[in-house]
Amino acid sequence: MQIQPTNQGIYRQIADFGIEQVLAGTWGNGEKIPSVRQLAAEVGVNPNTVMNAYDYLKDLEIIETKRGLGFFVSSAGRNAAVALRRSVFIEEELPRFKRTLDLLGISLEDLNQLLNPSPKTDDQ
Amino acid sequence: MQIQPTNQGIYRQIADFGIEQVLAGTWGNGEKIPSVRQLAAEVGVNPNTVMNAYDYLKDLEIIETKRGLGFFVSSAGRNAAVALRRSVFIEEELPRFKRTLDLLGISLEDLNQLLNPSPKTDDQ
Amino acid sequence: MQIQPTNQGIYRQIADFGIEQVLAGTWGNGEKIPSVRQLAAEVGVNPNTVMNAYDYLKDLEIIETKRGLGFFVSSAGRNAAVALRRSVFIEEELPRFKRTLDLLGISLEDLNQLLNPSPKTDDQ
Amino acid sequence: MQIQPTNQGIYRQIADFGIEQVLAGTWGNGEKIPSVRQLAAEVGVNPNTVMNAYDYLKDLEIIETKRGLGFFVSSAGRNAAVALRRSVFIEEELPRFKRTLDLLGISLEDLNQLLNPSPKTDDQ
DNA sequence: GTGGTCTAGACCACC
DNA sequence: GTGGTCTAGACCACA
Repeated sequence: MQIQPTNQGIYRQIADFGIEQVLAGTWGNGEKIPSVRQLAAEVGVNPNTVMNAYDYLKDLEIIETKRGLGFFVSSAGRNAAVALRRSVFIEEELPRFKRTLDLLGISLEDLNQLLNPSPKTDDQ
Repeated sequence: MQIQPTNQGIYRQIADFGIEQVLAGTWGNGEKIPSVRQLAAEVGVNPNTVMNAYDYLKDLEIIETKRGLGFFVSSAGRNAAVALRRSVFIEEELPRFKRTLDLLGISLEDLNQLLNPSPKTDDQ
Repeated sequence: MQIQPTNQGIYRQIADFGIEQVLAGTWGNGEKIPSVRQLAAEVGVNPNTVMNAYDYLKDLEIIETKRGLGFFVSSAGRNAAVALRRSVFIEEELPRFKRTLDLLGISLEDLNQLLNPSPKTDDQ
Repeated sequence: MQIQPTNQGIYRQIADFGIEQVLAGTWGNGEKIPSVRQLAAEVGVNPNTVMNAYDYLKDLEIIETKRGLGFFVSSAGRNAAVALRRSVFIEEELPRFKRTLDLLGISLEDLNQLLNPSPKTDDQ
């Protein structure tokens, strides 16, 4: 087995946080996102770390920079974020999820029932 | 947002590893599991830490101890492990999973299709 | 016969001491108990050992922990302690006690008289 | 609180064992008891330790020595043992026992019922 | 301050 | 060998 001492880099956690905001629409397409210094202060980390995270998101074409103005969600930012997240979801999370279902003996029928928000439970 | 510096203790990770083994059947009911010192050496960790993990699993009645002989999966060890794992799955993982589905715009129908091995999908 | 070199662990003696305090009401339900370091210093023992004892009492649901604040007797702590103590009393101490009565030729009548404060014995 | 590192001397444990034998009649009045070397071998202890224990019992006039023959329970050995044990019982054990009854909320009626060997339980 | 965890190294009891 | 316990000292997270 493998021990995880620090999980993953803090900049990666911040980047994931950014992706979450874009997916949830908190950071809308084309909108300005918090400045490096501002987010660094909120999270309580070094501005360089946030810069690192923003660079990462820029490479993914989720956000873009406008010199002198700051960082903005790119015009197709949400699409990019969804595509990225989706591939991670399907290639990594879903297989693990499926394996868990098997180990716990939860069938697809069970799962659908668990995911349905009580289709006719508190009817009358 | 919250930064996670080190996450959970090593002993907890080892305990989770043990639960995985029991769930997967690698450590079968009633079977002997690696000795404290042996697993500690493999993982590269202090024996006390493994002892801590095994203590934890003993409290959960997943494993039991026989002085001078070693630790063994208890007779109903797998049941206990499934029950435990199931509750965290339903209470923690499933809600997060559901939220991800929403963010990515994956419907229950999509999900069922993704989870099915290939039940006549791309046939003609 | 069997020789007992050291008997039970120190942590166990400390735990028993804790149970005594709860039974006697010195540590009341919901009240804070001595910190790990403090009790360790008083007893002249390593803090880890007291931690071990408190862990043990936590498993028995006699005490509980509030991070950063300390350990507290749980709301039903005394009940748990009484239940625990009672079972060892009945299953272990009482049979030994009974055997002693037999060996010494003390009848139940004698015993009742010995246990009664003085219900009119040497009156008159 | 007080930590007990070794409980009490081994010789004391052996002496108590001897008293038990006399009380139970395993070592009858006037009978020869195991030789120092023999008991030492059985218990797995240094002969000096057993000698120490026998000396102690001789002081209590429970056993006596006959040069060249060995140790014997004295003619009134059992009486002496009962008297000794009784005083310990009444002065030390009984008060502690009574205190336990109080702490656990066990009344004299409860106790008598617990001590009675099912007076009419499996009647017919 | 509090608990919580980890390490390094030691000694004991059981088999 | 095995588990079980203890010490000394360290660092972290929470409040």
